[in-house]
Amino acid sequence: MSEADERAPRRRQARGERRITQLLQAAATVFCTAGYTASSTNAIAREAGVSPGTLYQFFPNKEAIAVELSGQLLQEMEATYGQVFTPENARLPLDRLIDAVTDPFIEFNKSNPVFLALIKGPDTPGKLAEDHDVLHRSMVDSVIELLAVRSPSMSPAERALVAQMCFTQFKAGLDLVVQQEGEAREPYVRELKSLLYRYLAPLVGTEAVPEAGGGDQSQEQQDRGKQQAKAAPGASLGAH
Amino acid sequence: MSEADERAPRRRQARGERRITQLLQAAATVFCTAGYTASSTNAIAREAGVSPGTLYQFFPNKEAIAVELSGQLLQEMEATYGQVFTPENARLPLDRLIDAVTDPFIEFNKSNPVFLALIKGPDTPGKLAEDHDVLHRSMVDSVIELLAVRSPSMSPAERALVAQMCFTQFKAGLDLVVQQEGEAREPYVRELKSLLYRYLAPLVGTEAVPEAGGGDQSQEQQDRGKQQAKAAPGASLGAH
Amino acid sequence: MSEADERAPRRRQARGERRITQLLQAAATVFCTAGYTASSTNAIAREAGVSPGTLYQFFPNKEAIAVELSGQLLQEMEATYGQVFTPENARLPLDRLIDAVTDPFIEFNKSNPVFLALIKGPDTPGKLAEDHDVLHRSMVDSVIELLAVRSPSMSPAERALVAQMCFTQFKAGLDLVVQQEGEAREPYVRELKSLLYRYLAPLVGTEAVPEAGGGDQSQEQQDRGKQQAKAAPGASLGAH
Amino acid sequence: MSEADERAPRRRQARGERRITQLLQAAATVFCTAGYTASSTNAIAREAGVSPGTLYQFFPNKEAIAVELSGQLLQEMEATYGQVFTPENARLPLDRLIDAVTDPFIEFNKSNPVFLALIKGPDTPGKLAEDHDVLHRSMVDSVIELLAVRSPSMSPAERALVAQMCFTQFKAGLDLVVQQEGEAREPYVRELKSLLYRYLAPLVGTEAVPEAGGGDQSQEQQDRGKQQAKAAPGASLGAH
DNA sequence: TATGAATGAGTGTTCATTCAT
DNA sequence: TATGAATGAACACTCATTCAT
Repeated sequence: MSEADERAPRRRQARGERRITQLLQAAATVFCTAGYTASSTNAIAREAGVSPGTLYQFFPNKEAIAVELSGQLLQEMEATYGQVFTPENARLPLDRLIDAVTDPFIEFNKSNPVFLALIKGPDTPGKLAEDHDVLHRSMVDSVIELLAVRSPSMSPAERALVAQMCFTQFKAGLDLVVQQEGEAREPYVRELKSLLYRYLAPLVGTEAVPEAGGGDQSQEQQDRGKQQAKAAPGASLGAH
Repeated sequence: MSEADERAPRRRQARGERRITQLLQAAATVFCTAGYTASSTNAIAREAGVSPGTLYQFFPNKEAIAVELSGQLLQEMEATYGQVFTPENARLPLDRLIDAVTDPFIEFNKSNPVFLALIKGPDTPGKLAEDHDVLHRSMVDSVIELLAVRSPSMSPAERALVAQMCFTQFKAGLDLVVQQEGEAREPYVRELKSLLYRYLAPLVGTEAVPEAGGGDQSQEQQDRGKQQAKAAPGASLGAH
Repeated sequence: MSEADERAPRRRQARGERRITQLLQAAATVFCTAGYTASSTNAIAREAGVSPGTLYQFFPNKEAIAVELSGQLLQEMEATYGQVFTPENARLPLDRLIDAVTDPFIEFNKSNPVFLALIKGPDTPGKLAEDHDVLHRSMVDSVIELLAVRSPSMSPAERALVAQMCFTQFKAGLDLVVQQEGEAREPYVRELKSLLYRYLAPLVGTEAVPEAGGGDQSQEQQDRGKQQAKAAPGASLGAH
Repeated sequence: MSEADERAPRRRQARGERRITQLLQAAATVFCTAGYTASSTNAIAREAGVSPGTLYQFFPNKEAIAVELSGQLLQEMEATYGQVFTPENARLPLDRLIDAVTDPFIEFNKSNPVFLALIKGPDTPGKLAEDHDVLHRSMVDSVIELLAVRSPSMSPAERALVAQMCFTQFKAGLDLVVQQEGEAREPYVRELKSLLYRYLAPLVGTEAVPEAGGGDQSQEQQDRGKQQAKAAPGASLGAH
């Protein structure tokens, strides 16, 4: 009896998880086809082959679906490509760092185009706090950590600023990339990486950063300072 | 008699044009509040204080409103800030060129925040061709012309690529800027300009470009070539 | 002065008549294209190149347009084909009588296809009293007169019944005819005439009817009675 | 368990089918009151006492309602009066054939006046293909089959022509009949039957047609040929 | 748990008609 | 006389969400 009591709920939970997966896949399809704002819960339920009522047993509204989908996507991405925002990556030469971070997202977006739809969020302003901001915030935070590892001397405020810029530009660039068809995408990818490289070079240096062991940290800082000066002399011109 | 025949119709049009202005203002408000996709024609009419039928006497649908509004905004911006994409601006030092182009848009967007909503367009994928593409395309084209003046040696394909990147990044950056409140915006503006500067420096040089007058045009080209090489050595690193 | 007083109104009336003609032509076009029920006054005004307000200065509503159009059409048809429902025609041999009455309408409908739309009326039941019934009633009355001339012995009630049947069937047959394209119409016309012929033959006789001069009217009646018996022996079978 | 799985969905359908019946009845009422073209889906929903959304869960649009209603009506008619277009009926004496076919329709239309509204269809020209054409075409086809049984020597083209004429005339006659009130209808019914009788007599003969069993079919054909010649000598007069 | 029926305010759009000019 | 702007209820149809089963 007690066994049955335990098993039944588990079965139900298992079924529930399957339903949720089903619904999230359907939501991904619909979001991609129609855009987030224009997607309807009825359409998602239909796509999932379940009734509207069933959908509302797992999600209280459309936003919750987007939030959950974002979480699942992020999780899936990590499972597929391993941790992207690792300290090891943070210390790579800049070009390799950019590859290490952007390639997985670009690749991932090819098989899960809903990823872009979610990080872009709805065109409705103000309403974005609840919803796709989960994804947004977590990714910006990851970039901030990356910066903290690579450039510990940078102020938290500047880190936040730079991280937001990076993520925003990557998002916009990815959007531009996926608007291209087939082979036309590659030049856009390269251009996006160039942009990030040139933007970051004077801020975080171009060369690999050795792990901050015992001593001599100041020297590393100095080195990187030089790199920066060399890498982008334009950065010393006024505001630029 | 013939005078009256001519005057009478104009009076009607005057009232009509007043309504159109009213409706466009209402549309601007609604687009900003709700986003383009979620804005309804009925909401616009309500905001304008007219009946739905009245709206449809002047605009056949929502897209037409967006198109007209885009046109009016561009016109208004030009009236306020003058032509922005001029050959003279194209030949300025890069930092001043960027100021000359971005400042009016940023400034203008402060009093007309619908501008951003329009260039962002609906979040519906694929459907963007008809309406806000007017704005989009015209601005990208303007950037292409700017590049053509400043860097005639650049291939058309590259010009298109770079112009799209610039516009896309500016759009995204502006979005980021307006998400900030009050004084917090300024650092974002500066960062956006830095980004554009560093991105463009190796492509179009940082210094003023003399007008291609009588002699020695090839020499000027050479000079800029040198600038570029000096400005961003990182550009020679692999794909970056 | 008194001249001016007289001329001005006349000019206005002349203009008015022109406007009315213009509007009626437009209405004819629209009725034919969209059907009566689906035709809108705005569409008629647009087709006529005038404003909705102008239309309502001449017609209080859509029905009034249909009524007036019916009148004009009837008038025009008479002007074109002469009086169709004449006592002379009534006395022709039946086949020639049918030709004399139906051919003008069929011909006329080729150049004025709105004719059919009007005699068919809207598919809305009950509302037809005011509107196209003018045309309908006047035509049924004409058929009744024809019968009265040709078969004075027929009771008024029977005349009414037969006239209505004739007109109804002609209307329906004409509808069938115009649904055919080009040369396919001719067989339908012939079939329609056959139908009318066979229907009427036992009722009004097939041969010419001499004018009812002084004497011998009863003889004529007898003759026609014989014709009928010969023409359609089936008519004596029960209800048929 | 599997039983419950099967029963549950059926219960839902039961409620749904009740609603469908309700909606179709409401549609019948509205079509009769307002005519097909002027009937609105909202009005049907209102008449059925449900919300517009409910209607659209069962029917995608107005036409679908008409189609379904047509189907139900034909089915109901068959359930009430049995098959009407049977080979047995086709071989009856003409007067009894006409009774056998027309009486059920006339009778049925008394309790289901929407039947006429549906076979009349919208007054919009050209647009009639989709919806009520189901009814129209199926009935014309039935008449064609009747003719095929009764007069196998008739060419397919002629059968089609005659069937269309019969159906058209019956439709128009029925319309005329229902415009009359109470007892006034009977004479119109008789007149309509006379008309059909006289029209068809020379084409399909007036007498019963024995089934084409073993021998001597050609003789039967001959007999009917004679009947025809005798029945309507007018048929040999020119076009008539 | 899952269904699918139900809702009712919402969408974009049209209409016959009126009214100020 | 004629305009064209204005109306507001109506249209066909959709939506996120709820509820009885």
